[in-house]
Amino acid sequence: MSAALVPTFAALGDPTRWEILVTLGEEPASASALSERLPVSRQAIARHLAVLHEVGLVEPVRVGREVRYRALGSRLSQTADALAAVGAAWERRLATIREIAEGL
Amino acid sequence: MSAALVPTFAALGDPTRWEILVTLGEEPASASALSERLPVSRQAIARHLAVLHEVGLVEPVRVGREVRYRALGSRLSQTADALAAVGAAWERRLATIREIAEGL
DNA sequence: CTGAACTGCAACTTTCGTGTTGCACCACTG
DNA sequence: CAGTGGTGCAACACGAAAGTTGCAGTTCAG
Repeated sequence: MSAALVPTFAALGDPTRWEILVTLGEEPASASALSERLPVSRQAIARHLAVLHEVGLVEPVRVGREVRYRALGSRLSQTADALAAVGAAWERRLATIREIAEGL
Repeated sequence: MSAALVPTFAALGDPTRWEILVTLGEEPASASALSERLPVSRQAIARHLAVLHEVGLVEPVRVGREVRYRALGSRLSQTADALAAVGAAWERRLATIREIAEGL
């Protein structure tokens, strides 16, 4: 469960990939279209899209001879929920430790 | 705002760093103590802790001659909220596009 | 005061990721 | 049926990150 989060964070941790995601969040686009907006080659973007697809943050849709990608907000929200759960667990744990410390 | 998220994701994207965080989430510990639990040298862990501290996911606490680190769940929850907001925006955007498409 | 434990800094190696260029293949257009 | 625009794969270069070892500096214990 939480172990599967790491590759997702690694995918989100690259600035170029984040820009791609933000752009796709506004409107679905192909790798070629993205390469005209961003200062990177099409092949580099295609590779980024493959990484994003592996962790389920993006989905390819064939439209004629081009492949458009759209950002999956649901997957992002799901990741956010998992993160929030972990954060809450840490805070709870810390609160318990404090109670024990005060009890001494 | 969201741009500052990227370094945080990069920090969370490393498996070793994630293990460190999980361990600290259970109980605060020093770099030396962590190096005995994890299969990495103390210096490597110290460097990871510095990275985690830079993005505010961890906090150092001096206890005598040792420096213990504790995981900050609040920072994690904050990141989760920002993520959820972005995900919701994408879904909303996509819903709008669909409405327009249906309207044609 | 001697020693042990913990931390911090530095140099070095090695692996991995990002980005590039080049070429081949496929699908739509005229 | 050419030709163009889009995609995919492969090889290569470069820089950053992760890990290691070694050494110096501190602070607590005996």
